[in-house]
Amino acid sequence: MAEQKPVSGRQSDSQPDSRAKILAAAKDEFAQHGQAGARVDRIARQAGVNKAMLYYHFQSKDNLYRETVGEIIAGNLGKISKEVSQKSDLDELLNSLARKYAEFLGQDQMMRKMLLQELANPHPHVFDLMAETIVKSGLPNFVMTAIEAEMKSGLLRTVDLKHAVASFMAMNIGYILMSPIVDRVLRVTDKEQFHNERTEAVVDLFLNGVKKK
Amino acid sequence: MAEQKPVSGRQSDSQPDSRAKILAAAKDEFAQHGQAGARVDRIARQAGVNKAMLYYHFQSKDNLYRETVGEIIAGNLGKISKEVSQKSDLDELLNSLARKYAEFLGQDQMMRKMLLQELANPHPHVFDLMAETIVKSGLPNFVMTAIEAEMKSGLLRTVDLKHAVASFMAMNIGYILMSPIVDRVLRVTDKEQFHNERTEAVVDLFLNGVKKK
Amino acid sequence: MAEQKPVSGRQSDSQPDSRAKILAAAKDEFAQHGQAGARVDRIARQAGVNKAMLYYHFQSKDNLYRETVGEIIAGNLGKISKEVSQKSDLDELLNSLARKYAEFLGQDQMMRKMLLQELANPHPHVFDLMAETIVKSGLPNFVMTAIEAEMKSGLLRTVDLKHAVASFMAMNIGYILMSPIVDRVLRVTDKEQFHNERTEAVVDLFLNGVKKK
Amino acid sequence: MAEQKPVSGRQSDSQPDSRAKILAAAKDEFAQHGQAGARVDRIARQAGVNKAMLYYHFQSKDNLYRETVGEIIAGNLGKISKEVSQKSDLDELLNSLARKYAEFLGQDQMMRKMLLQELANPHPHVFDLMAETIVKSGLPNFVMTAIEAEMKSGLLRTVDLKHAVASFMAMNIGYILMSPIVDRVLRVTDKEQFHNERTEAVVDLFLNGVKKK
DNA sequence: GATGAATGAGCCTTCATTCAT
DNA sequence: CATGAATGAAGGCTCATTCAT
Repeated sequence: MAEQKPVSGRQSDSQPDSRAKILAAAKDEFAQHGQAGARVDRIARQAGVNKAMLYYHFQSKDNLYRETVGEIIAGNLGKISKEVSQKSDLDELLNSLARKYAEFLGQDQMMRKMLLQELANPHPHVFDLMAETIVKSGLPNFVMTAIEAEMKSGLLRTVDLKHAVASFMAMNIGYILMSPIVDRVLRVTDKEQFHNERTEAVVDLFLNGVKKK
Repeated sequence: MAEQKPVSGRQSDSQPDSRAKILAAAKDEFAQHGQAGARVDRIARQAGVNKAMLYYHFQSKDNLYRETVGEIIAGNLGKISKEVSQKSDLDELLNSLARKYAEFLGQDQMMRKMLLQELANPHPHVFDLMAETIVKSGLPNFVMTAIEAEMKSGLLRTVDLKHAVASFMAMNIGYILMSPIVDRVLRVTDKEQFHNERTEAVVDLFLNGVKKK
Repeated sequence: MAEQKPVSGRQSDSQPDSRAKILAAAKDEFAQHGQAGARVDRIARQAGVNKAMLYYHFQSKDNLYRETVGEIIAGNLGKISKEVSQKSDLDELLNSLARKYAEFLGQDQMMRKMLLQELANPHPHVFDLMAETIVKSGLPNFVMTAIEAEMKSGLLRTVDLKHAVASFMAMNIGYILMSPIVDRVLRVTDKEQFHNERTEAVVDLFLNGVKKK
Repeated sequence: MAEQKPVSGRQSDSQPDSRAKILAAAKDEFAQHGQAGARVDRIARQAGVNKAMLYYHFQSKDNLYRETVGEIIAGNLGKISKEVSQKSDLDELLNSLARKYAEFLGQDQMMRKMLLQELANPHPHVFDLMAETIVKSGLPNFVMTAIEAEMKSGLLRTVDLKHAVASFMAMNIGYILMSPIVDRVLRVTDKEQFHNERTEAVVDLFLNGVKKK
């Protein structure tokens, strides 16, 4: 009992306060094991706090999950819209967007895993939050508007706007979600390179797909 | 892994169900709750058998999961390749393929959910099985070959074959996986109609994307 | 693992089956500690079964409590009515009844404690059961009828029947419930003797109290 | 027991409440849930103070319980004796006493519940306090003396004094403790009226029971 | 006096798994 | 093949209590 834990004995002020530490640990645990597979003990241990502390700050495992996902989504999704929304050229816009998607989902496996899990077993609350955040970011609308404009000015073929945007999202995000299996099936040897080329390939296919001949 | 199970080669004839009933129940349970969230009790109860029976046929929850996924994949994926592989025209081939994907993943939520779960938390064994099955089906290769042929004959632009196929899969499968959120973000009101139009829209975009002007 | 526990290794047939053993252990535990203070671990250990077994037979601590109380009440209360209901003489009836009450509550501290606890923190379900069982036993009515008869025949004063019966119950049962403190306050030195005299003293006071002068 | 608590002799004046508020909250909580079922958090919250404050004033849950019970008993029991001890007539004395009992236990469910709980699971310390307080109040002795006097003067039959007093207490206090179930079994419809009549009915039965014919 | 944050121990409950029959 | 009963090992959550400020 009372084995000296190396670091802090009731930390004075340094650490980013235990609430944040729990959240960080929860992010890892939930991403790795899913909501059902996650273990409260592991989260607490990895956060370096007592298990009861976790229930002091969050009230249940379920609530911790929701707060964790909320944090992740709000944190990451916000970044995209800002940087993208100032492009005027469609080509540039799509490129910028595709790169952001890759960055957003590729850099941090957590985000990708949580997205997959929510798609598999949606939590209404979490789902609402995700959808709302994306819509608020203005991105889908922004892209649709840009395409529509060029369509009206006669540069593009007449295509269904929603299907077009859905396809663009799927080629980017959908691919990333599926990449482990797609890459394998297609015998992609140098994954890194393939992922780097991807942005360009997608935008190229898409633009040619919608442009007039 | 893959230890030779001594006994039954899918037992002879007496109680033809039991094993099958368990598998069916397991399919539902795993799809709804994921591997970690699934409960052996529920599977047994829903299958109408004793829990011990389940352990008699399958040896552990983990093994039951693997067999369940295997069954699903083998069962569903096999169907696609047969019907598709006899198309000669690229247009026809892609249409046929797109329709199969939709059918394959859309009709039965189970398949979609299991795929998402495996993508989120891959089991090497399951993953191997899926990839192997897809490759064996010959489909990706078949498509790549068909595109390559038309590319050589000068009908299509020069594009990276793997990226093209990846995009096609993503527009179809990736979209389906993400559809709950994509549909919502794009304010798709009549989902059924949208999904029905999808095949055509995808093939249209893709073909225009690769064709020469 | 698998430390040899002295007694039975999955008992064959002897013990009165674990359900009954749990119930017996629960009776002791709940009586000694109350519902809140009772510990499931202790009950299981004292019953010589695994904790999970307890949840297999009963579904929760709360339910175990209810079943335990039900068992006790049904078991004990039933005995009284049978033996009492055949007395014709009022004197004899009251004596017989008083003796049964003492026996019922005195012999088994469990019953007394559970009654006190239910009086302090009633569970609707348990309360219903107790009341119903008592009423069904026919005793209160039986006594009231007997008193009423003698009242009409002019042997007794005119008194309120319900108050009379309430007083009789209180002098018997109420005293037993309160005895630890009453005995102490009254400086009763030989408790056993006092309790033995009690029946007679109560019937004497009661009969004189209702008789005509 | 009764370790000298170093600090406050019921602190001077500054925050006169805090301690009192905790005691009030504790009274409710303990009465409603019993000692084991009571929750320190709830007491603190309902008292509007921090949990640590509670430990500052009282040193443990157990001690808080003891102080709470002590407070209640001392507070309530004291009142009875004063007002009763000046009656000279036995009839008047018993009536006055019966009314006090009803008031003492009936008005405030807390007292009734705590008494029941202590009877079910006695705490030596609390029990001592209760008994001592009652004895000190002089009441039992007072009643015994009054009865004895009338007995000697030939007005009453010769009965055992202790049994007589025990019966009187039981008819009053014992009835109140058991009233929820007694009333129900006897099909008492207007409880309030019944309780109001009770005093008279009890004294009447008792006096007739002890008087000479 | 007063507080928010922290903790160890324990509590009720559940789960995958096994055994005797 | 089939079952009811049994179990060890957690798993999530709570509780009385304490510490730094």
